[in-house]
Amino acid sequence: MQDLLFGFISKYISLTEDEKKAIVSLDIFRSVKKGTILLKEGQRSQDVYFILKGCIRKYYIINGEEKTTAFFTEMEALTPHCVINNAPSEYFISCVEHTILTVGSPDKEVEIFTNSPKFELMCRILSEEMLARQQINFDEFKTSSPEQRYLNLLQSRPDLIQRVPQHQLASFLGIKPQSLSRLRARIIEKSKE
Amino acid sequence: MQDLLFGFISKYISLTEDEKKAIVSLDIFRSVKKGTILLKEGQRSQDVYFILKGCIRKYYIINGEEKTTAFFTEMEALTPHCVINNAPSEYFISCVEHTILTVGSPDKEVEIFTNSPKFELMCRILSEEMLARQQINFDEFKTSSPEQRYLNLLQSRPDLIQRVPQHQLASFLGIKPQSLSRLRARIIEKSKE
DNA sequence: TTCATTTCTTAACTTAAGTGAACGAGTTAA
DNA sequence: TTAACTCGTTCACTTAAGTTAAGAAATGAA
Repeated sequence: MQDLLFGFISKYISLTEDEKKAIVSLDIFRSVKKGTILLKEGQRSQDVYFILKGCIRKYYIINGEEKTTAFFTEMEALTPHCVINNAPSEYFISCVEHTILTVGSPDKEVEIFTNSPKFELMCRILSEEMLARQQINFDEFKTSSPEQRYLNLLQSRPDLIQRVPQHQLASFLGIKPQSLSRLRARIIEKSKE
Repeated sequence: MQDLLFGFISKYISLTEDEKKAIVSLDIFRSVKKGTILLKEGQRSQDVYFILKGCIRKYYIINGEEKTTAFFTEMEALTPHCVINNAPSEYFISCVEHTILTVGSPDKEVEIFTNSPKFELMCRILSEEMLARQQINFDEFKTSSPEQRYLNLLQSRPDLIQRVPQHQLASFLGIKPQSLSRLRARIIEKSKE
């Protein structure tokens, strides 16, 4: 399990065996079962996550309705907003599947950063990369229709469509579950022609 | 003009006079007139921007149609995607107004980073902050209707509605200019009741 | 100024998403 | 096994956005 993490890190910086041991000794690996809520609205959690295996989901409850805005899967990181601005969380995070992840905290990060500045470099590059990818995703979302978004998702993250319930996918695509059903039927109808 | 930049930086790290001089000597300040295109689709520019005064706009041309996806104004930074993945740009960046900005490059950044590690810290915090804000914006966009998005923008960035043409605002909101006109008329109609 | 272009609005019509309701399939709990 | 619930789909109806076209107002250039 740890090898997944170190394999990922090795794409950015190289660690000595001592550094690896130091990380393992932080005891950050967690195994969480399906349905577990990692973060609730209103909480001021300090936990940041990195998914090794599985899938977690971020959602808001607006007017009693769940609005799913993101899924995080293997080798993806999530720093909840409440960690950054130290305010109560506006959203929930729960496990779509049984998930193995690391749980970090700003304290632990600072500890690592001061001991080896390589991490600062990796984290800067990582968040710049994530920011850039996020902007591209946002742009694609803005410039396409729900149907295009669905077809796009089918290309870019086909696994999601299998592992996630339709109604969660729907709000992820910015529409209602009924519209997603209809849209899918429309696509199948078109492909028959 | 430089004071704007140093005032911004001072919110994150403190610079010595020598460091300030070093930055000024990099000759990164530019004054660009309205309509100037800073980045064209297909270009592999290495320029990163920080707006001191004015407004720039990011847009795609999809099927011959301009799709504006972002505006950057005072004290906002933009690292185009092509700088990060070193691939041809998929979008354009142009000046909405006469704009004063700094133009950096990864080379210059590395030079600064190696001379003072404080900058690495600032840039990591900055991009983490931007990532978090970007995610919140994306969430708001996904979970609201075009009308809500417009009302939201009216609250959060009222200046944009004044300084940017309607048809650019429309595609920024993910709709057509005609729909924005209609939507505005609808809001005024409602407020009369 | 005058002519052309851009920008914004309005209108009529089409298309697709939202809404509320109903149904069957599958799951869970009593 | 039955009852309650969730989930996905379908349907009829409503609402809003897309499309096409036209025209008024503002802007810019010759």
